Amino acid sequence: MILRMSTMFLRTLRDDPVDAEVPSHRLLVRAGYIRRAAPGGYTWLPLGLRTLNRVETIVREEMDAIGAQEVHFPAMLPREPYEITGRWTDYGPNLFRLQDRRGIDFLLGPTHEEMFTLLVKDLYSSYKDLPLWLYQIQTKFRDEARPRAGLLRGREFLMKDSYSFDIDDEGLQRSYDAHRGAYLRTFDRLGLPYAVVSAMSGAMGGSASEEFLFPCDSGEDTFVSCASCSYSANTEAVRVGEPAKIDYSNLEEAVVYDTPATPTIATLVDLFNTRSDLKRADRQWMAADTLKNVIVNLRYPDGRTEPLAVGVPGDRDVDTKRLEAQVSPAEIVEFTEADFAANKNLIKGYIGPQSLGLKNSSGIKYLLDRSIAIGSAWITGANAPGRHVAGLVNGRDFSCDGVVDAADVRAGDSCPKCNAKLQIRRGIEIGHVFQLGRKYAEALGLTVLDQNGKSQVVTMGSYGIGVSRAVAAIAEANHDEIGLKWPSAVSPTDVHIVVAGKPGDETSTVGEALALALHDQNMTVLLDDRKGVSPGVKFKDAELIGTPRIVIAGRGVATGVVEVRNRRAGTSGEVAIAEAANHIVAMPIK
RNA sequence: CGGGGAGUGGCGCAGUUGGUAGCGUGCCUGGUUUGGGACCAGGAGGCCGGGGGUUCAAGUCCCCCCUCCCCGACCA
Repeated sequence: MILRMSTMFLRTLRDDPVDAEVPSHRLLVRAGYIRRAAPGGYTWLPLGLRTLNRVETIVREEMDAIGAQEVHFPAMLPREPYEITGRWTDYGPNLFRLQDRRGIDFLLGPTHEEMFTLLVKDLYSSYKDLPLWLYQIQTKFRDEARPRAGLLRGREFLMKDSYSFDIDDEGLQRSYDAHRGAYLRTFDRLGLPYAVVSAMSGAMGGSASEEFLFPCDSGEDTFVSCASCSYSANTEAVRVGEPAKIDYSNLEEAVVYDTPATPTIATLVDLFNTRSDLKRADRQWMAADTLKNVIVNLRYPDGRTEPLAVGVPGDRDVDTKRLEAQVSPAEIVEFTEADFAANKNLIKGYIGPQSLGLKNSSGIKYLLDRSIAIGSAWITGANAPGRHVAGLVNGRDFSCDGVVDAADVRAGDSCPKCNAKLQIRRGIEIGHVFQLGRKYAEALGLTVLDQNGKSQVVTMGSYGIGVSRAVAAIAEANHDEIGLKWPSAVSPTDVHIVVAGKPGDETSTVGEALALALHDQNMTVLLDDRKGVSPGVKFKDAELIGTPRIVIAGRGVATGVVEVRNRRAGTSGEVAIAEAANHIVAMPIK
């Protein structure tokens, strides 16, 4: 295949598009790979589509290699199956809904668990047919609140989703492991660095779940990893151990103090460290000695809201995502001034646990962060303006309606596995594997007969790779200031030949001949045969487009050589024209 | 969902107290150039994001909406 720049549908941009911030977005637009067509939707131009197809092919090959079978569903789906599993409402505003001419509801598929489940139910009914692994590569639709960063978060995107069907938990584990292995191989071939982290299954339901994150500052997910053991997890999935109970039999009674003008933790700690009747003999008071009680609203998919109180150590904030993962499908929304005004029991800045809880005066459900030990003593609000209480003991003076992992996770926190210090990084989710279990099969009635002729609910796994997002992630991982530098496996073409001589001179002949020779050796060639375009422009474009091998037929032709560059390594050298094709084919490219 | 910024030829931008919509780049024609985004001359290309309003007159002033970018989503 020889692609000629003289006729190709391509226009590179000299300037950065102003609305593109992250490098992948900026460069993919500038180099002529994609164009924005709609909010959160992009058109793939010839160069971009070639890279997308190569990524897709690698994903497909690895899925086929483990024995998964490809199918293809419509993107426009009926309401009923999603109604049965509850996701018609659970997905909330993120779901694109539409109606046909008769007013019948449809949706644009955000993911296809229901449809795969029903398809298998339709055709299979025996344990002998399992395990079964099906997948598709398809456009997905999610009405994101805030599409951003080009391909990284769109409302329409290409995804590979696969589903496993097994008769028992051991089978599910095998299916899960097979997919996990395929994902490792896929991302290795794509040239994408990744971290595999424990994740929350969230709205999907189910148990074991891991995410493949591409570590990157512009990523939207935050994850921890342990320096000394293998533990790594999305921060929202970090589960700390239950702290040991503390013996409080020798502790003093709690005392209420007047603490005027201390509506924040900082002012409160300050006051306790300056007033002689409050000072500690052994050390300064710290924010971690206080218990801060945060009120949020839970909003359920049906629109109903209710307040929730969460107690966390005063030096920590409530991590909304982490909390949300545990109250799903409810969302966390702000508890506003108006809400405070409507709840006279809550004295903002001085809320204490004695009034919180379903059985107490506020009637608000009260959850304590898991780190707060039974028997630990706290400085906290006394439910009166300008008053706090000290020495208030969990389990003696107050109780809660349950524990939750709500406090933010920080670098330096202890690893739940080995107690070493945790590091924090950000990443882009490029893959996700889940053990769904029987939630969907049960809801939709997918059963098969076992060896004993008894009906068994099938257990499922679900596995996704963001194909279009992977293109952006690869661009994030492989670029410099002047352009892209694709790994060989996903570059739009294998080699880019620049004809850099005067029109009609020998450079053109040499470039053409070399293109043919490389084509004969099964390489795809991008040939810059544009007339009347100066060499400088062609060099800039070649570097921007970023194929790993760049060949220049220019002034060296007069002495029988071409210049061969390795865009990834940044190296270049001269090669005799006669040897050029073989040399280029044999070039080691990472 | 909240806050901030911004929408003017493909891309990047200017547009003063309201008075014929401009520059660079890209594109077309001709000529000169040809190893790091060349030069000269001549051209084409605009619902000034959309809709209302004020005015003799609106890119400019007022209101509503849409879109894009960034930040936030909690202070007890």
